[in-house]
Amino acid sequence: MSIENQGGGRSAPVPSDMQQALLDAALAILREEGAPGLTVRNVTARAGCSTSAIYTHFGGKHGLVEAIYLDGFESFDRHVSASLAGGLAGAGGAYRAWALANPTHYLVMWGRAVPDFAPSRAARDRAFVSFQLLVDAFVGSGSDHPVPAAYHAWATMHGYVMLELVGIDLATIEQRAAMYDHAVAALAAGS
Amino acid sequence: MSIENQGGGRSAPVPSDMQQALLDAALAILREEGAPGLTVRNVTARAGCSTSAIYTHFGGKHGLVEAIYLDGFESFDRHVSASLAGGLAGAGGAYRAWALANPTHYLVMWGRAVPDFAPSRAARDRAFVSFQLLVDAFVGSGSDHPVPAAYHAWATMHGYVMLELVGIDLATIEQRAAMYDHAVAALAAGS
DNA sequence: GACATCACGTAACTTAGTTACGCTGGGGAT
DNA sequence: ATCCCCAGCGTAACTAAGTTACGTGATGTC
Repeated sequence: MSIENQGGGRSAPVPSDMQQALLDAALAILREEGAPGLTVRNVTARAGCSTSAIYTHFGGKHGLVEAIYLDGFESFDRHVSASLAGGLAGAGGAYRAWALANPTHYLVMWGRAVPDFAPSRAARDRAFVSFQLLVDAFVGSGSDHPVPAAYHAWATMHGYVMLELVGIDLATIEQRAAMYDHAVAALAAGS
Repeated sequence: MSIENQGGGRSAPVPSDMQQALLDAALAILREEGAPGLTVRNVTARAGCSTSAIYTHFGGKHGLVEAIYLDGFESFDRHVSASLAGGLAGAGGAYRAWALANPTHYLVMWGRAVPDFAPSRAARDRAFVSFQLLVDAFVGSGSDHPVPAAYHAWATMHGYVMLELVGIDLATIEQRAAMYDHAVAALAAGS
């Protein structure tokens, strides 16, 4: 899945240290400065290399953002899956919690927060894996129509979270949490 | 509400022709080329003037995008209000229809589609006007708790529409339309 | 041991947002 | 009527940022 091989042995498709360092730097910048800080020069300076490293390892800024995009789904899945023990309501809570803890990351994945970036077909397909997790959860809960139920649940949670993240302050954070939990409970009960 | 006065009489706070021409050019570019085409040089070239006009009339690209943002809510409100005669389901249908007809405009308003742009406090407050329309509609339909109901409805519709606009193809367009209509019907019935 | 390949740095190119500055033309004040 | 002010506009330059060209050194292969 890595874009380029290690400098040394050509047999191991292992992400190089440099590649990982760049991704880590990019994620840190995303957390600390937000999407506007995510420039090629900024990332490479933080990783302690020149700008060309972005091109050797990711093919350009676009590739780096795509790696961020994919990494987001990995992290997201881990957190939500870990909360599936708490049933659908637990997963729903984990969904919003991850988004609020990683607002910029979430917006990169869903909101076109990086200029001119749109995920490739392959990257968008990665979202399908996360969707499948949700479908499985509905299957496990005995839903009659798990796919539409999962789609509805995702759309609803996504809508709530996006309204919060873009800062449309139609309610206080306590009210938003309560309304979200109420909506998730309804989804879990099978609205 | 205009940023600058007309060139002549200093008493009339009327948007100048130039200002309107710039906004029209920007909206046309957004429709035809999408957000990446929305550059200062591109807009001013289309309007037939120099780049400095953006700064005299809007204070910069940020101000232009904010005007686009506000214009979006005006257009949106007109379309949705006109469909309120068809009840909540009619308004819900109009919501998705507007978004699909103006995908880039919708993403500018909700998805951070323009680099570094985030609406000002005043601009975000404009969204509250649109929200109030939805609250009024729920009041008219005899809802017990119109504000949470309106918030839930908005979040749900927004979530469905955003999933469609970012191109997560978890379903065909017919399936998406059917699921959306089903969800809106449930909202109208008072889920 | 010579060659090919890859990672990386340096530096330049291009695009795009912004600013400095000068010109111009229409009102209002004198 | 004349002068002054100033807002709108164009030209051109500045700066930031994505990208590319090119050279170099290390590493693994034949």
